[in-house]
Amino acid sequence: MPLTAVENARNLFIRRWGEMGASWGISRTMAELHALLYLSNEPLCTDDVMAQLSISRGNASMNLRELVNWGLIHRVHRRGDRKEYFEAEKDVWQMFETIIRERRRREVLPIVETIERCRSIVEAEKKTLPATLRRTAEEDQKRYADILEFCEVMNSIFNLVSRVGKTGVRPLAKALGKLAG
Amino acid sequence: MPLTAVENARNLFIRRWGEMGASWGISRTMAELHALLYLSNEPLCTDDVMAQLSISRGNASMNLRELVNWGLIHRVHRRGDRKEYFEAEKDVWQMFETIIRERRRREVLPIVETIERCRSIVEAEKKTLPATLRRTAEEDQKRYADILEFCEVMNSIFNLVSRVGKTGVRPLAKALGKLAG
DNA sequence: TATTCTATTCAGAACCTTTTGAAAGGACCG
DNA sequence: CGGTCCTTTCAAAAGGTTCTGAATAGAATA
Repeated sequence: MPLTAVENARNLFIRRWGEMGASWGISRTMAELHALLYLSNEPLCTDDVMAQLSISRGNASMNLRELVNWGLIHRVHRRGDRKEYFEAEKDVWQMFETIIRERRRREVLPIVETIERCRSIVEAEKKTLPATLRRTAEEDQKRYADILEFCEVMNSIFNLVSRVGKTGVRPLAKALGKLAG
Repeated sequence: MPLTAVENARNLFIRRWGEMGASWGISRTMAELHALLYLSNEPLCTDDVMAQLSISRGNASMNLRELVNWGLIHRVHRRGDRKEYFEAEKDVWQMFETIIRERRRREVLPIVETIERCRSIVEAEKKTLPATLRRTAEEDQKRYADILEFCEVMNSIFNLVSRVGKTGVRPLAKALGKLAG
């Protein structure tokens, strides 16, 4: 049975979403699964996704769990059916907020902590250093501080964007436009 | 010879930066190289980075080239020295702009193109479809449109932020504080 | 031109991630 | 209970990515 155009388009999207995920450090399959569920009008069960993506049960199970951990999909139960179904968050802005929040927690916080530690390590030694080396120490501290400041500003931008949410993004963009002159 | 605290801090930072890069889809070594050059006060040559990161010549060469392609470091030549030296962009906002611009070109544009294609594939078939299937087609189109809209808004936010960023971070942060109330 | 110094390339090795499938676990049902 | 249905786990295999180092190329010097 030939695929309909709608199905063809879905497959196209799923594959590209998978590729994009891969280049952003998310496993291809996990991203494809997410795309599949994002497009699907009703919740799908493990067997559905196994069939649609041609992957094994174990693979499906693990990646579905991981997506649940990320908060991008959730489990759905149906009366009189033992199977578990999965449904994706469909609001793109909510999706974005979830992704950023998770990545911040997993990947940004560790580097921020490390940089703060680096600063204080250098700070501690600085006093004991002769003038030439002290100069280097201060330059390093400046570099660390620059990244920390960047992180803080990005953080407020993200908080602001997520607070105003999907309804308010356009007004926000306008406000920023005014600031930018 | 024992490492100074400044050197210890550098190594700490370099390793973490590498890990972070890895989880964002950039090879660990490339990110470490970038961190090393970001911290370094003067340009380094291939042998310097080989020694400091304990990597092979080929590895150093390839990753340095890749960083040059990204626009995150540039080649520096010295009179009377055949070696090539490399120097990193030190302005964090400039760095950010470069990274986003490149990722947009490499990873966002392809998915945007694909989604536009998906939309028109569905659009073309929609007319020939009976009412029930047409409903599905329209829902799919909505999903595609939502992502495209998101990309457009993010795009303008990025443009504005990077415009403001160049002239100075502090005014932006202050303004955001006011907006956030 | 031959020599020296440096940069690049790339096949194979090493390493890391992802996937499979079978076994174990757990929940519900009769 | 024992059987059925579904999920999870995990060791081994497959598949991918990154790294090495020796060969190659190129460019400046003598």
